Amino acid sequence: MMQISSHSPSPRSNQTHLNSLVSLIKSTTQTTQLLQIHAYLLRTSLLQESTFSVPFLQRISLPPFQILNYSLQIFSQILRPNVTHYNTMIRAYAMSIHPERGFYVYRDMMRQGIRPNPQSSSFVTKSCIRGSSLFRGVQIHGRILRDGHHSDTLLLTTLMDFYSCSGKCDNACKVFDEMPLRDTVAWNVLVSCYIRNNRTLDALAVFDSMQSGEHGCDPDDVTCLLLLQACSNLCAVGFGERIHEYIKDHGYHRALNLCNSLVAMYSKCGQLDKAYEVFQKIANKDVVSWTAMISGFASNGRGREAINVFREMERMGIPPDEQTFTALLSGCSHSGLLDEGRSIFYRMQREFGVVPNIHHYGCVVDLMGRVGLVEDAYDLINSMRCKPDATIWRTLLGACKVHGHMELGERVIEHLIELNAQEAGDYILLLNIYSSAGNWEKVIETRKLMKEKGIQTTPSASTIELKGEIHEFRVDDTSHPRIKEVYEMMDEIEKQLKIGGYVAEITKEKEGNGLLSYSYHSEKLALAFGVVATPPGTKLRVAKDLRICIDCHNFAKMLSGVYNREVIIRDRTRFHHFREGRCSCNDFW
DNA sequence: ACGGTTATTC
Repeated sequence: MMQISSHSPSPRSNQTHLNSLVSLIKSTTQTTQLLQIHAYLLRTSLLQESTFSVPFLQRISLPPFQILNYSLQIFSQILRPNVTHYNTMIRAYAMSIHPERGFYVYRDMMRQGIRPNPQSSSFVTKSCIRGSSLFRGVQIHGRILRDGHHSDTLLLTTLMDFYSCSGKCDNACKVFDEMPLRDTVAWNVLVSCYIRNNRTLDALAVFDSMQSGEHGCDPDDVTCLLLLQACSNLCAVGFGERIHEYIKDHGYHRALNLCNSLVAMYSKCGQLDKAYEVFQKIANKDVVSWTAMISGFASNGRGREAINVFREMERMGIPPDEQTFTALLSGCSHSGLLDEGRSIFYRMQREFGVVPNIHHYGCVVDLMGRVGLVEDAYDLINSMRCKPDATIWRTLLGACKVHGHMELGERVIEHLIELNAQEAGDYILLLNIYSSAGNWEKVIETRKLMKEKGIQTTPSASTIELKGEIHEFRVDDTSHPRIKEVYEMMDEIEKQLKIGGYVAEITKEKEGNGLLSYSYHSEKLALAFGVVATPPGTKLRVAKDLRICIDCHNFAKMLSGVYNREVIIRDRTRFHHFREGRCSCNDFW
């Protein structure tokens, strides 16, 4: 180690000494050495010179040190902090658990008469993102324009991300449109913005538009990662395969994160064989790879195989993490593996020292509820260390509906009311519990309550991918260009299915508004469109954002037999593979 | 200096 306290005789060697001091600051990994350097800088007044104070402040504010209190102390010892000192502090706060303090430093900087540079604005914008302060972010946007920083690509990209994270997708797009120069990162932020704000179709469209002659920007590994997420959301395997090809063509296929994402994408599109193929080819599988594969089997209703993959993972000596157990437990719940689920829940805590979190409890509650142990599930929720969220109550409410536990259902909805999180779906579930118990008074009462609370239902959507193009349908939809054919085909299909013994159930839940009227659910429309638009025998793949109802489930089952079509419907959480009039799922219906 | 892998649910 260099002697920091030595005094050099000649100015020349003194200069050498100072240079090596700077490189020592930049390279040391020991906190004790930093403390020594600090003492030296103070003693020799070198701390007042930005040559030393800037790297020093940066070093302790950024990883691996990130000692925030210490940074603040150094910062206050600098008599005339310059813009870089301020930037370092803003950045440090932006990344800390007190992101809003970044804004205070920024404001203080301006009060001291120091003009922010694009980096200052970028860091403070980041602090607004982390602290989710919409108002301040908008203020900073105005400030950026006044400072004339409206053509800084980096800054504008951060600003886009701010609007994206604040749910202001249109504003983000506006910033993007007005950017004079767009690099790949800017395009990626646009994609991420579309995904974050549920404009998944637009996200996919970016892949082509960025590569077009007009823009000529090549997607990179991050673009692929984002687009694979979009494909998963839409169940768009065709598009996913395109991305897969692109990944191979550009030599990204050795990147672990991309491979993991591919496994997840194929799994979420119901293509388990493809997922497994990619998975097996991964040379150095990490926790994420294993978890993605387990989760793939789990969500496709193949709980036993999920457990087998976990056993293999154990043999390979890869330590599972909490997400691995979430995937495993959800596998058990989807496949109704009560004993296995309990045993994993126990081993997770005892053997792997994982403290159960809300996800784990959610799975176990779902598992117990599914097999009818609703009171046990209720007790489990009450015994939790963490605060029950609306989701977990909703899970139990769903189980109450299935098993017809009206009294417990009422207790559960009380908890939802307490959390102030009641949504349309919850009341519709409760309505169903009452109506199946024949308690019409309660039905009317609940309807009234919903009206008073102004609870609105949003129609759900189904998508189907044909030749790489995504078609979206909503309940009783009339917007699709070929909707007339679709409805004609619906009538035709229903006629055919009636011959096969299909009886339409009166629709009284989920989509629509809980009214006892018969309407075409979005998945039925998507299926009918699939039958219209593809040659006989083509596999139909539909993605739906809510859970499929029993009627549509029967419909798909019959359709797969009568029309001899393989049908895959992915609902909110899982897959239903229909073939020859049967479904692979062993759920309630 | 800006973007990013795996998880419970209606």
